[in-house]
Amino acid sequence: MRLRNTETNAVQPLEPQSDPVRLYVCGITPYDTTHLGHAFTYVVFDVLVRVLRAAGQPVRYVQNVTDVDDDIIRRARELGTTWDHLADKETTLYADDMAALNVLAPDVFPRASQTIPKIIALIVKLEAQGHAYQRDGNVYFRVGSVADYGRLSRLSRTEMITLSAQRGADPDDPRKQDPLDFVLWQVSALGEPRWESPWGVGRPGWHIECSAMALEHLGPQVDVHGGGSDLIYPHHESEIAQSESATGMRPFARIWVHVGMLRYQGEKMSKSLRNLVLVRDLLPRYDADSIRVLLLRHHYREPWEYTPDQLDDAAAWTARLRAAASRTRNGMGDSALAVRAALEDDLDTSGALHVLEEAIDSGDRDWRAAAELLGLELSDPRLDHEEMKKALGWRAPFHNGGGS
RNA sequence: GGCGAGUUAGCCAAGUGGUAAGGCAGAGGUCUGCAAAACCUCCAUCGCGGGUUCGAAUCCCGCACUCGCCUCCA
Repeated sequence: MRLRNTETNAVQPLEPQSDPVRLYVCGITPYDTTHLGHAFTYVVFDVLVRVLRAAGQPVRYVQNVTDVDDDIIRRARELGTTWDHLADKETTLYADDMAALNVLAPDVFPRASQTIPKIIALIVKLEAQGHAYQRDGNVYFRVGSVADYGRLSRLSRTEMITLSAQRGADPDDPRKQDPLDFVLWQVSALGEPRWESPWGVGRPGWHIECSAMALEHLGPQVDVHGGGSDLIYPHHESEIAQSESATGMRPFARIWVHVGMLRYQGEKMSKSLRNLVLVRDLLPRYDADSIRVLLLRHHYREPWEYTPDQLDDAAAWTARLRAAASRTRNGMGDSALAVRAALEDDLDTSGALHVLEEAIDSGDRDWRAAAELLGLELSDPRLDHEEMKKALGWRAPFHNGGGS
């Protein structure tokens, strides 16, 4: 497997190893999911996991849920509910949507709210090392304490400061020593989630939870760290600073994989713009295979624009593939090997689909295993939804009081 | 302003040095009582200008335009 590393901008080999590949993917902030952009990101990593495992490479896949967050608090207030109820509900919906898209569950699916002790311990450590400082119950990461903050996004420190000042970001916060310093821990306002800490009652900042969960579940270094390209700065930049400072080991991630943004109606599909196409609105009309084909027709690094007719197009193509699938045999024929080769070349999914298309045309029948690499079912017998979820490993982990 | 991605037929889209996959739409045809379906055929010289090369959509330089990120967002 070869993958493009955002940090080095080079295609880098992910060599086979006896230990599991440590994969960490930034998950959702559960207050408004799952739109097609989310699906794109997680289907891409699903294919990565499938290809690695099919090659006999064990994988330990961690995907977090950032369920303590300003947006959740705000949205819960708007809806007249509590942050934890909203997060639970949305996380379950997300897991349902992923299962419906035939996305394998991660091995560990940790929530920020259940990682608070680890987060606090990490901040304590950073503070003791001089990488963080406390002011009035808030704790900030001292960006000046690391030499190369900005190396992932390739923004120079000067540029970041200039930008930060231009946007009037936080130079007003007199507690910060540097405008770029970011929050590790903050005082909770009334009605916000709160935990006891050495700095008083508060809640974690945005970036620290990912460092804490990655370190807890995968150790001081990960092989592949993924997420949407909108997370490069500041989120992943800050994760690097926190994690490498705490462990003294670098690089924190050997390969950074970032998935391109999906546009809709001319703009980035995003929760704040409300131009969302939700997976659960598509599923009554399109099967999972068709939706996956739509997504996988695009290379993961490419930003692209969704239009409904593309989905119809993908559905028509998928129908042809399904018709041909009934005549396939299980096995790794030339076509299946070509699909695998395409996927191992920086996840060239559109190339892989092209191989399948040629297989159909030429009458090749030995490509069934290749469809599985892409997570395409291509069969009619649909499992009952709950069975499907169980089979894929999504077990509705967030229901304390029973229910689905 | 910085960084990054992109520009291939009406639309979507593949294609990293040897004279442009595929799909949708469209046109014509086979079949059919008519229609549908199915199948067959037709339909582009690759944003613009230079350069390298025997040869470039593919490499290099410049330009134009589109889009994304820049502490809300996969």
